[in-house]
Amino acid sequence: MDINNKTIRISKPDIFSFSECLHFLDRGYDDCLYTIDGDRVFKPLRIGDRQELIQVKEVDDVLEVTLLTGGTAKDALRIATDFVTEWFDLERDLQPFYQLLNSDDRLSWMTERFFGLRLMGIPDLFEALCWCVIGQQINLTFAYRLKRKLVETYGTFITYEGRRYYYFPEPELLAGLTVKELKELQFSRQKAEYIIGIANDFADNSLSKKHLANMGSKQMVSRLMNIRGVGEWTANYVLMKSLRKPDCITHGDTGLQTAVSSVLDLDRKPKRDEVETVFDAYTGWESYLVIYLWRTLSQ
DNA sequence: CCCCAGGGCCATA
DNA sequence: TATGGCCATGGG
Repeated sequence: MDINNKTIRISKPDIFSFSECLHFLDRGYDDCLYTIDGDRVFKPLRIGDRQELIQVKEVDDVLEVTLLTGGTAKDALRIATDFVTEWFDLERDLQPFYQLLNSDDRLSWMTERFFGLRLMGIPDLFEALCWCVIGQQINLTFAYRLKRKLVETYGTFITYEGRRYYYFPEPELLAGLTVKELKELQFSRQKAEYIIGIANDFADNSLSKKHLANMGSKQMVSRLMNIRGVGEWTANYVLMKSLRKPDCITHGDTGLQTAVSSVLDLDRKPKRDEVETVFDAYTGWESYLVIYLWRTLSQ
């Protein structure tokens, strides 16, 4: 329902908590691609060829999406709303997942403690892949710092009320960088090569989200793992966060292993098949279980 | 000083 | 197919 030409209100799904979603976005790291201010979040968004800034906040029992900038395009507000719907995964009915959790002795506590947490996505596939490469093997504090350097050096921004809001750099720009330039931002040589390679794939249109979305699951995984710098962990992370596939397990993930170790009450890193036993009953909801297990790491 | 962080590539056997 | 070194940096 359109309440004016700048703001639209969208209804929330049954199992939804805005504050749980914001907690994920603001769990102690300093993400440079959105800004949390109390009970609202600002997100810069490209709409058509324009750079806009949107705001999302909870008002009574609805979510309010506001286009803070120009937004002259007729369908700008609809595009912004579609983005928020995808970002917060609003169209998924979590009831079946909660039923599985509730019948799981080890994990049923999550449905109250983390009630309404949604799989916060990274709709931009290029950004998602770059973020994976950046985050590989290093601690998240350093990973967010690396991302910020990349974004603030090569990204564009919009200024609103005296503050800058950055957009992730365009692949065409990153494709032209040298390894040396990225190493100056403290990227390792491998990370620099991977980022530039992925940027080239997008710049010459040999890879796109639309292209990938038309494939079957196995084909998606093999196409992704064909990219230098993309292994099993990254492929699954990207399919979960960008393509919204429900059945992904980020094998090899140290955070997931820490969480599973705690669930199984082990004093060591779980083996692959031990991780899988936790997921056995969650066919079709593996991605959400990963999200909820990660959530246990940031109390 | 050590080890390891929300991995993946490459050389070697 | 399996294993080990390597990468960059910072926090414990």
